[in-house]
Parts: sequence; structure tokens; C-alpha cells
Amino acid sequence: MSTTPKKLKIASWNINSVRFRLELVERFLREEQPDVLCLQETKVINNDFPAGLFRQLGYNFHVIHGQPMHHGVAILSKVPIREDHAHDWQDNGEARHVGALLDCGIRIENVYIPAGGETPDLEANPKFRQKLAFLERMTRWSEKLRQPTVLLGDFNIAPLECDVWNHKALLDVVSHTPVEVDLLTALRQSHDWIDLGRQFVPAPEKLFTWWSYRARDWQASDRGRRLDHVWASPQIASAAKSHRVHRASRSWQKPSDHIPLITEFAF
Amino acid sequence: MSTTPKKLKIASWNINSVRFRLELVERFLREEQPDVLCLQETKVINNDFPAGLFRQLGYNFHVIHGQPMHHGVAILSKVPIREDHAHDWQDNGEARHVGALLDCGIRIENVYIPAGGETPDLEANPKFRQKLAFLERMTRWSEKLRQPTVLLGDFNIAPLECDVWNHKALLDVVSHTPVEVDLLTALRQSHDWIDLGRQFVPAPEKLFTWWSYRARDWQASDRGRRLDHVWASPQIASAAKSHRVHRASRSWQKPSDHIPLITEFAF
DNA sequence: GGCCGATCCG
DNA sequence: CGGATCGGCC
Repeated sequence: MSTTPKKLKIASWNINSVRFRLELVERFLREEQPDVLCLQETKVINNDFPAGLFRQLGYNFHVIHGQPMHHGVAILSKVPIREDHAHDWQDNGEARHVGALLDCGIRIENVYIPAGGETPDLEANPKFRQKLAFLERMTRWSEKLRQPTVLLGDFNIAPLECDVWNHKALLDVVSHTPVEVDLLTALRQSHDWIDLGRQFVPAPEKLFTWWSYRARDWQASDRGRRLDHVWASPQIASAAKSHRVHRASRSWQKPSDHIPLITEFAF
Repeated sequence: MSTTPKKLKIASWNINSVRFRLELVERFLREEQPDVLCLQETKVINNDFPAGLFRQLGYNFHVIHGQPMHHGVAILSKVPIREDHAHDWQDNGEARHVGALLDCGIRIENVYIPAGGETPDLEANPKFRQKLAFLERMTRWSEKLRQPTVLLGDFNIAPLECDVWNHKALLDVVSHTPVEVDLLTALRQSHDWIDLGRQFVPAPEKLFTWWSYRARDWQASDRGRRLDHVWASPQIASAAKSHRVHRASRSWQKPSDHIPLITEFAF
């Protein structure tokens, strides 16, 4: 006896202020209609989160986790959420990670890993130390995980050579240094996570999810990085039927510097 | 022998940041096509003044007088300007007054009189003292003026009862206090200036040029004040053929809290 | 209520 | 480059 497979379309997007980008996010949701949208860098306290827009668009289940000024993550879902939880890997109150258990049994973990500051110097740059510590604590959590989970978000690390526009030029640039890549690899191996980006767009093809605002013409120079990721537990990796990045949105009015990632599952 | 009268259409507008209101000012100029536009509160240093927009619209003669952050006045003209000059009535570097002598022989003096702070208290409020001193120094200048002149701008004083939405309620509010009104009257009498606003819209009809941003519905409550004025030297007052205030612009997108004044002369 | 500049951050 | 916040000003 077989049942119709349940489909689930999940999007992840570092939105760089959800209030400033209401029209952008509305256009994306109308065009792509994901079942679940995971946002990073919402930059808004919970009270000011524009929940109404998402309700209007059919996203009635919200997990909102913000703080004043910086960071902030949220999960907006058309499908019911059974439970949710926030993690604070640094015990410093920063709003960087929320999880939700969907009624269909799938767990989604939405994380915004610290950027890590200007220079990859453990002595001089406390933010870089903080980033590495964050990864290590996530790894301790990840290795104990048993449920089928999608771990996604802005990881602020581009692990592969083909995840950046110029590997050699970026070896000493925070987001692509060997120490960060090693810790991200350890995190991935701690649960045997499947990197769906690279499952669907295998190396050595270049794949980026972020382009700096500072470029005069982001498309012409194409100096991007793959900082955003969707990872799946081994038990559900084969349920992933497609994975795309939404480059077009980088050219919309008032864009985020990150683009959305869209993954479709059929369970 | 008679010659065709020369027509001159002059507009004055406190624009509250010319850069932030490029579309507003463009729409106004396309619709009204004044020969001369006098702006107050441009809030831009001369280097950053959007001169290109005005040139595109046919305003090729510019007198620009700005400072960082605050104040700033400018005259943009389709007709040639023979000479220009800035006044600093306070000797404090504030950009509040520029004049231009048009080729046709008419002098335009464009002034942004200080707002005067919160409370009309000479002891506690140095800005109120500064406003009164500014008026006195202008009066010393005005009484020596001999050329036919149009003196206009944001005077930040509503002199008549019918220049405010509620005379009694505003008697102790800066912009309508007796001491300010007396000094503005002295300034007017020092050159026998003709108040063209009240020549064309005589008291006791209400006439306003400013509505606070804070009103929920500026039109419904209509708590306005006539803070902006166009005055003419006695020799040329009869050349003024019409005078209007442009209320519609207060409802345009991203409006200034002031509206433009439009005066047509025929010499 | 809304603009400006300064400062912090990515 | 372009968000957010804050204090000054109107």
C-alpha cells in the first residue's frame, strides 16, 4: 500500500531587515509560494515584526525570534507547527537560531551564524573567536540530534573553492579561511549532514548566494560567495527533489545582499 | 508708446530637504513652470545640491547657499541672474538668506527666518532671542533698501489672527506670539512692504501655508499656520497679478510640511 | 512625524 | 553600500 507523497517547499533568505524589504519578500512569496519561509537578519523586535503581511499571504504559523537592532530569525509557515524552540549558543541573548517541528514530522533549524568581524585574527578579533565558538557549540548539539532535520540559514562560511569567486584571494578573508571551513566540515560530519546545494549543483560548478552591496555592478563582476546553505539529515536527503537559488531577486528594487534558497521535498 | 509687459512667475517653498524631495519638486515645476523657484531648508551642502535636476527642467541659473545638516536656501531661475549675494544676519555662518538681482531688474530676497525653539521665553530659550535679533537686523537692512524688491520665504511667523487655525490657542506658541508679530510688523513697515498673501486673500479669510506632520489627517483637522510669505516693495506691488498657495502638494507622496506660494507679476 | 548626520555593523 | 539607532531640530 502506498500513499501520495507529501510535498514540502522550503525557502531560506537572509533578508537584511524584514521591515525594509516588505515588498521584496511579498513579491518572492507570491511568485514562489513556498510552504515555509525561514528568514535571517530580520533586524526587528518581536513586537514590531510585520506578522500581518505574512498572514495575508497565507503564512499563519509564525516562529519569531528577534532582538533590538541586529540579527533576528523567523520561520513563517503555511503548514502547522507543532512546537518551536530558540537556541542561544553563546548565552549572550543574540537571536540567531530558532527551530520548528512541523506537524508533518519534519524539524527545521534556522540559523544565522555570526559573520566573524573584519580579520581572521584570533588574538585581535573577538568576533572571529565568537564565530568559531558558535560553530563548536552547534557541533556538540548536532552530534546528539536524532530526528530528521533540515538545518538551513546564513552560515556565513563558503566552504568550497567553487563557493567563492576567487579561492586564493579569499583564503585570508573571513568566511573562507581554512579554520572556518574545517569547523564547518566538522559540524557537517557530526550528523552526516547532506549539503543539498552541492548535491544539486556539484562542484566544481560555481554557486553563490551573496554579493556585496559595494560592487558597482554585482552581475558583471560576479564576486559572490555561497554563504547560505540547506543541509538535510541523511534519512531525508533523498526526499529532496530540487534545490535552487533565486538570483533574480538580487536585481529587484532595494534587494537584500543575499538571495533566497528554495528546496522542494517529497516525503 | 507701450511695450508688452514682462511676465514673471515666482514660487517660494520650504522644501524640507531638497534631496529627499526630488520627485516632489520635479512634479511641482512641471505642473506650475514658474520662472523662479526660491527654496528654503534645502538641508544640503553646495557640493551635493541636485543642480542637474533643475538644469534638466530648464532652470539654468542657480544661487545655492547651503551648510551641513540644517537650513540652506537656493534660487533656481529660468531667467538670467545678474548678481547674487548672501546675508548672514547673525554672523554665525547659518545659511538663511540669499538674494538675486534678475536681469529684468527685479531683486529677489529669499529668507529662512529662524524657527525660534520650543518656548517663547527670552531667558530660557536662546533660540527665541536669536529669532528676535534676526528680525531686528533684517529691519535695519530693510529700511535702507531702495530698489524694487520681492522679499519672500519661510518667515516662521503667522502675524494675523486668520493666519492660524486658533488665535487664542496659539498666542503663547512660538510663531504667533505678540512680540514676534510686533517685530514682523516693524520689518514690514520699515520698507512699507506689501503682504501679497493678504492683498489677494484679505483678512479675515483663513490662509495657511504649513501643516504639522504630526496631525493624523492634516486636511480634516486643518490646524495650519501661514508661516510663508511673499512681500513686494510698494513700487512693484501693483505689478503682482495673482498670488496662490499650492495646497494640493501637501497631499502628494512624501510631502514637505510647507506648501509652495506662487506669485505672478507683469511689469 | 520626519529629516540629517554620526556611529555601529555586515 | 546600506541597514539600525540616536540626538538635534523643526
